[in-house]
Amino acid sequence: MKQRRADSIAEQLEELIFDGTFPDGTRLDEIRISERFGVSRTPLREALQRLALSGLVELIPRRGAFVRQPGPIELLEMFEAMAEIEAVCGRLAAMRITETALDELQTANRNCQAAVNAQDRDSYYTENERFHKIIYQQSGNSYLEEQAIKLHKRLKPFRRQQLRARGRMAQSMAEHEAIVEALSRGAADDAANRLRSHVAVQGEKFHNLMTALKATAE
Amino acid sequence: MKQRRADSIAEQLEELIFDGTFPDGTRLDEIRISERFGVSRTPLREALQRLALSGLVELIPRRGAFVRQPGPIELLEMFEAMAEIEAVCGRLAAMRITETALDELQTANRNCQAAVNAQDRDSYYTENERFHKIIYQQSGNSYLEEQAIKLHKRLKPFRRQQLRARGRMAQSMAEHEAIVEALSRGAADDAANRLRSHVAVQGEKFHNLMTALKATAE
DNA sequence: TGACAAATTCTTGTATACAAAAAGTTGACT
DNA sequence: AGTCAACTTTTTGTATACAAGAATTTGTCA
Repeated sequence: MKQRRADSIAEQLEELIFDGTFPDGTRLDEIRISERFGVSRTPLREALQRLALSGLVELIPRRGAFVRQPGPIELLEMFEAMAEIEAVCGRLAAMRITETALDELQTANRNCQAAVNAQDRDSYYTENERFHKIIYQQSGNSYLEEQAIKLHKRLKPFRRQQLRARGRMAQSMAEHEAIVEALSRGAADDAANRLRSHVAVQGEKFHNLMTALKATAE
Repeated sequence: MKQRRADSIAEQLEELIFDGTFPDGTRLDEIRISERFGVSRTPLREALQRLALSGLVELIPRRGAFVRQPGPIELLEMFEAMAEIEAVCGRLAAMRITETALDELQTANRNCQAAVNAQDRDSYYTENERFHKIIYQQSGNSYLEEQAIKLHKRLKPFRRQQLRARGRMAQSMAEHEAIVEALSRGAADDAANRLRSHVAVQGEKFHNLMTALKATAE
């Protein structure tokens, strides 16, 4: 948006938080970080403000900036919200989707299937993202689309590890097919329900993971 | 969040934008505004960043900050998104709402009715807001709640003028009653549908207003 | 020895100074 | 006279300097 400096710093910091360099609760010392990036405190503070608005860091007055990773409850809530927002996008898309977009969805699905056959997880992930983003876009509502993309991005690091569940990729593919079918029929509620449960599975998987971890910890 | 200075400036600027002191497209000169608030450019810039993130101003690199009011299309999209998000909140709330919250909804409704009888528009508005916020909260999903509140706030200045439609307040009241009834029955889809159309009406009223304005302009 | 208080130090928040880029203006050349 | 270019001015982006508040440390007293 504004200058490329604060923006690129925000991106880099985001990356450093995602990859675990700055774990949850870390205090982000303005001086140390600004030195690390070779800039002064001013643009760094602007970057921190942005991260604060997107929820990645918490700014406590007169205390500083702290890395704020969502806890398990918050994550479940975000997964649930994602499922509901996708359902809404699907509902609207069913009424508005274009023929070309339907074709694109099928292309993405074919590429997904190819990735499944090739056991190519990265490629699967990319094509899967494309699939969902087309649906956001075809909701015909750019506000919703923006919200969906934002949340999708925020959940990215937590979703990635879940694709490892055995047989999940193949099942996911089948769900994609059904979703496209519902969209092409213009079946709003059907598309919404299918998308909701398709995405909600991720939250449930995560829930299972959490409880499993909790059980082993006792 | 951070210091009270930049925060209060952001709030005041928001107010100035809402009340039309700074119309759409106005360039917000950093020096003039900072002088107006009696602060330096630094905290003002932080305030502008926040407003940019919430979508009220657009920050163009090396050009400055410009007031960015949503156009008609964008507004319709936001109203639609609001309707859908409310529907989602209602769906979840139907499964999770507490008895005390149901009581609070009915209290808010009674106060609303009293405001209708007294022709007290301000009071109606306040109680109506309370009604909806209870539902957001009872979705049991604080992420969704936050998004709903944010959008609700953003649409506030555009919704206010619509309550003048004849008979709208009374009709709205009846819809509220039906919504509470659905929630108390735990009828998820019914609550969702009722909430969606209850809110969507606002968007439609706005749409009518727009087309009417357009027609007179020709 | 432990606890409380004062002082020092460190860090954040704000102001100002400086640099770079864009916009506006003036002048020269065709 | 019109257009293009260089220069001036204005404005944003960044750095640094300064002020105020929080945290820590040290010293004193019980």
